[in-house]
Amino acid sequence: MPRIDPSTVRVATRGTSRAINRQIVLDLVRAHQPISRADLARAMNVARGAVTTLVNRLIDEDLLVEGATDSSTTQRGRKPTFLHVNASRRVVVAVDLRVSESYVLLADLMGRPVADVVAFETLREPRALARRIAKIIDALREAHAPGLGCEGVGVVVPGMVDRATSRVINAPTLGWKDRDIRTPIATATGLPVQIENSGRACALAQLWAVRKELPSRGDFVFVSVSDGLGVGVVVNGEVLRGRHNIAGEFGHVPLSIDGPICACGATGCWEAYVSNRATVARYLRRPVDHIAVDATTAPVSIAEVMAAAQAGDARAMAAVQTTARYLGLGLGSIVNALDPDRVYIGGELTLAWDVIADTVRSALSERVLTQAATRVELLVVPPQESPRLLGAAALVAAPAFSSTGVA
Amino acid sequence: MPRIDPSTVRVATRGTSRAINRQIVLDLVRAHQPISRADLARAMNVARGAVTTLVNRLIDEDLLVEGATDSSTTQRGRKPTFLHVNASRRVVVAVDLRVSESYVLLADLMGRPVADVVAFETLREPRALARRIAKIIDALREAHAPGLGCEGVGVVVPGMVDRATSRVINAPTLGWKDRDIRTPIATATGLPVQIENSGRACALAQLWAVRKELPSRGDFVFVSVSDGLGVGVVVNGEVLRGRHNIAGEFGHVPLSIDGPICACGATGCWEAYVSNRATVARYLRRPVDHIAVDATTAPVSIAEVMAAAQAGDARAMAAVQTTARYLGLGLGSIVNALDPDRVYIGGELTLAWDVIADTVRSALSERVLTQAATRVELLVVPPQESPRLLGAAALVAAPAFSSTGVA
DNA sequence: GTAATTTGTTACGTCGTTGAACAAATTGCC
DNA sequence: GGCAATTTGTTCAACGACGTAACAAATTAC
Repeated sequence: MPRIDPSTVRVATRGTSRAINRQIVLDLVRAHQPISRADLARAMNVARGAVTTLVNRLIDEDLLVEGATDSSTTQRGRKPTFLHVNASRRVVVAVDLRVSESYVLLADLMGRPVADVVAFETLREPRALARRIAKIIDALREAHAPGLGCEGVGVVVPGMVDRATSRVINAPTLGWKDRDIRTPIATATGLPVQIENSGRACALAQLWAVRKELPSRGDFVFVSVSDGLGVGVVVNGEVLRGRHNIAGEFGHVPLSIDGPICACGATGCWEAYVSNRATVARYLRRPVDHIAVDATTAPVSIAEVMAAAQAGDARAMAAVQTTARYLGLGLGSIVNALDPDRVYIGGELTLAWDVIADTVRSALSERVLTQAATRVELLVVPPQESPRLLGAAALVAAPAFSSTGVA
Repeated sequence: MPRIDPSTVRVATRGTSRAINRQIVLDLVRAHQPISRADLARAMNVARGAVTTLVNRLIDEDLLVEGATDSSTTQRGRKPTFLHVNASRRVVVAVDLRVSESYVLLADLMGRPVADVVAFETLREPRALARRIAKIIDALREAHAPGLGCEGVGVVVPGMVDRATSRVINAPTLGWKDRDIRTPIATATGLPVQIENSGRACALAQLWAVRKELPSRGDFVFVSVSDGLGVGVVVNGEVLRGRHNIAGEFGHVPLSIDGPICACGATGCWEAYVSNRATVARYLRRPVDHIAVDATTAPVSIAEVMAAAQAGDARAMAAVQTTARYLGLGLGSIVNALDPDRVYIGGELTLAWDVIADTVRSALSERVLTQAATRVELLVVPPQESPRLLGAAALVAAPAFSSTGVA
């Protein structure tokens, strides 16, 4: 009897090479489409014959499609046949659950929208919420994707999600503790449903995004500043999940353990200093608990404060700069802890990024240990790009492109 | 011309399966030796014939050796032939550089000591230090490993190390900034030299350690509390390095940005609350800067404070409990940020672990977000196991068992 | 002493990449 | 218009490596 658990060891079998290279082809086509078989062979440094076999099998599986031949190239010789991901064979649904208003997006398998975003009031009761979502999905599919299959529904929530059960463990801003929202949505829609924390989903979307410019190497972090503070960490090309799928909760790393009370119950969490609610409270010079959690139903919304700061209003500027400073200090903790290549920053705060960028970076420099690390790339993702919805779409679309268990 | 950099893509070639499985065999033998070919085949779920080929090739390469047949087993049938790592073909040297006293250990390729630890006074001048180390190494090799080759020298330092150049970027307790200590040691000894931060090296040693009991799955963190605070993070079976090889500096994540000044220049770093120096200062009721950096040349050493606390001395107990509480609060940040499976804790503080364990865990619970996460495993590594020296040894020994660039 | 059992080796089949040859398609040039 | 050059995509034999199964070796049970 073996003392070693065979399930923990993954050996290479006869089919492993094929599986690895199949995945690489799929990823390359997705990231660089349109692309020809010959280009793939060059990029992968394998014989063209191998690429032919791989590609034709993927075409048989309906994952890739051939497009037109390249008419633009000026070099002589036979024109290459372009390959594309077959993104329109199915659709995916992205749902962004937020405190007062939530959003639904219908997208193709590349995560590209196929219809406008639909907003609806967030219902706290899971069954009613699920019915509402299902109705919207049905209408969207009938209008914009009649007859097309649906890969599934990706839902992002501002809170922690248990990986094993997909239950929402704790979403303080929504008031949910240990709720199952997956089953209601799955039964109401009849579709597979993935639930994930919004920060991690945003990180996944960035990881998975098609970026022609960058080879997108290196570790990175996504910091989403909104009602709460969502953080997703990508290490070695994978989203960090941790033992209980709650890795990345930098929002509850303290700036000062003697600081203000946070929604999580602890004191001085970073989130308590930089959430939209904190910024609006600063602007209104009121205690935080007098401000609505989502900082929109308050007399002033976070968007208005950012606009005012942008326009030069001194009071708004002071509030925003204070938040910016705390944001930078907390980013320092992330940089010290993880030393990432780059940090993406999302949320309404980015609407006035040009007036706060210097404050953020100088606060960051105060706490970071080396000169090199202070020069970490800070990349802004504006709300218009709806990073959370893209993350929700990626939750469902990304697995559709990954063979089971390879790399 | 391909738009994709081929160097970033690693495809599977004809030899990839073999390379992967070769590495798995080597790792399994190292971790579970002695082990037979048949056991390997069962553990890996591959045919015995494949294992025969792999093992015999490794024996030809002198990496594995056959041992005796197992005479203990009671089952009937042919007795298995044991396989061992050929650990004695070469030796490795481990060096632990600390503030006042440093240590050298001669070990075999499994990281097992082959001679007693040699202590020497730390010299700050790199050349003199290198000469001193070289002399000790020569004596050790002549006495305990005559005629044997040496794989290299692993050096751990309490500070940040640049990966590309192996320069010590910043070791505040040693007073080193941007120093090259690798070249002097390499030229003085004529051996390959690896420099690494002590926290990361400790994590590597734990990752690489032979643990019959555990399959050692999951992510973990090593926290080494001494003059400073060294932290190493292991994610997905790899030590987290980050862009500049300075990932894991949780010691400089703040507990309170309004707290005491830290050696790094910032305020309220976790390290400033829990270093040995801070504990001794608390015991003596003196300002921290009146205490020697290494907390040994002071009127009272950290070991004495721990012993006094263990013995029931109220003043020592109070100081140690305060440190324990801060330790737990900081561990909370690590657990929130990374959600690891387990946390190893090293340093003199562990000498009184039984009296501080409850304090540490309850402080941890104050900040951690879920019940499940509060139950993270805390594993103590006592100073007698010299984790830093094992880490230094692993720096050189571990690469000797990894094929170039696989997994 | 023979049957049963386990280990380690060997031979053959299958899968997948390598490399080269070949057909197809297109441009440049006379 | 026609031929050479060039690039793309396919096909096929060769090689490497795992899977299966049969076999020899070694040991215990009965």
